[in-house]
Amino acid sequence: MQALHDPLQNRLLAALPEAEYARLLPHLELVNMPLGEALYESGEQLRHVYFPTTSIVSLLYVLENGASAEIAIVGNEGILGISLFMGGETTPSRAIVQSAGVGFRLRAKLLKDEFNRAGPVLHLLLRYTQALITQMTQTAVCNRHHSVLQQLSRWLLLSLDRLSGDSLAMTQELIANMLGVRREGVTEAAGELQRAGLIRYSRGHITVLNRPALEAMTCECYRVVKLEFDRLLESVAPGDPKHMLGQSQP
Amino acid sequence: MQALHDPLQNRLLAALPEAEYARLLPHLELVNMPLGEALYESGEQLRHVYFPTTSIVSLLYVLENGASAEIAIVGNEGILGISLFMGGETTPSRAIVQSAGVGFRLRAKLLKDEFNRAGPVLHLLLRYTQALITQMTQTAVCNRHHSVLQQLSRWLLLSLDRLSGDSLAMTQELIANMLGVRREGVTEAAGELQRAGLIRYSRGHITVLNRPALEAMTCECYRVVKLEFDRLLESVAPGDPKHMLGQSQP
DNA sequence: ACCGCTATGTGCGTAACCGCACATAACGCC
DNA sequence: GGCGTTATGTGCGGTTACGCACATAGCGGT
Repeated sequence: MQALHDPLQNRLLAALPEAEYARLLPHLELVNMPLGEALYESGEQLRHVYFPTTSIVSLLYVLENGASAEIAIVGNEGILGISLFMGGETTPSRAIVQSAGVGFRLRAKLLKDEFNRAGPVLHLLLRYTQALITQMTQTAVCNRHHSVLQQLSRWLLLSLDRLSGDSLAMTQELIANMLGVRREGVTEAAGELQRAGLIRYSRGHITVLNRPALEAMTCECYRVVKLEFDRLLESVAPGDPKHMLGQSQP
Repeated sequence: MQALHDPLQNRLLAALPEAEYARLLPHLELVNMPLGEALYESGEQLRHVYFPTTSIVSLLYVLENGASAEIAIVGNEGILGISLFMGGETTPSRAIVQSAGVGFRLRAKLLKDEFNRAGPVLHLLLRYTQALITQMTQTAVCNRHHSVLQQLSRWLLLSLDRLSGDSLAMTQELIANMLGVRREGVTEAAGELQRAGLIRYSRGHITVLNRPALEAMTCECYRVVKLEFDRLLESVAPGDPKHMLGQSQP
């Protein structure tokens, strides 16, 4: 049953006008995205852009001493490889699959051609990029001012938004790598959330039990990012009829 | 002597091809940028974009509790107001003048029109935006992993690069606000740099005495950002003759 | 020359996080 | 159904930065 994997599960693709989507569809290639795979490495020339559907991917910066920090999370709302159309071709960060799943990819040249038509695709991609910038910005702020507990909460909510579910397969060790903190710090914070009845976890599986309460105790960083993604991508090309009602989750 | 203030002191404007520069020049308005002025506030609709020449401006995010963190620094290498052409019109951050000086501004509509020609201006602005993204990224990483001393060094170097000088008028209190740390933390770090003979400061004036040594002890974050700005903006529109050799500092 | 303001220096005690070491517990495999 | 591996729990000392309180010092105005 191939319909299980539909490019329209990616909200960016779903937001395209029909003509553009029809042009791209034949070139969208379903790809498996296993845990830990690097979609691109620091400074590496990109051959494809990726539209995750059931996976999430982290933009990660790895320091010379091996420490790492997540810059942003990309899932079914976005695209990987913005430096292609931004003109830089490469970035200093890497893109690592954090939650295994699938996605669709498109050859670099095809995306650039579409971008250079200076039509709806260009505007959609730039709006997405601005939303991504907000996420990076808020990551910087959160890194500076908020506790591990708050950062974990933010991270959980952002990740689940990008998977369209309420549960996540991810070890605390991996989360610690993303947040750039100690694994023990994540254990402690996650324990606190669990004792408060907000989440439940065991050996690499996390489920949010009480999402409203979790959102309420999370720092503003989550809300700022969410609002900005909604604002910039919900009403893509206003008045421009989309070929499908992209927003599957209300 | 008006030639003291030339739009070409802004490296982004200087990188424009002659035709584009000639179109914009009549509309570039010299503006004074006093310390503390907000070029735009969070969520505010922009009426102009700004090209600093002798000033530097911080993109700042202010939390609900009043704490703040700098996201990026913009000076004579850049432009303020990227959300205009990215399509979002507003951003959650503010732009605050950190070092008084002048710059040139352009009405929003004129910039958008130029951008929508989908020519060299679009590509230049997008490349600049990617460089800015790298700066934001590295800010997030530096916030996570590096000491106040390292962050201060990075900040000093980035700021001076954007002023084309070796000295800066800025109190430690202001710097602390930018970095999102305590004022006393900056005092301590600055004292250490001074004792090491790398800088000299007194009541709001900082001078770098030994730049190579300062660079050598600064974390990689500075170098990554600098390299990326050089890479993305040095060779703007390759093969496209500029009307002037923009890079005044070799 | 004095006074007042702003900038910088310094010394606490406290909180958050780190690095390390090691204990426990769940799962997968043969 | 035992065993190794991987995931999670926990305790400890050390470091960094915080918040606060206050001391000093430069600079401008009258």
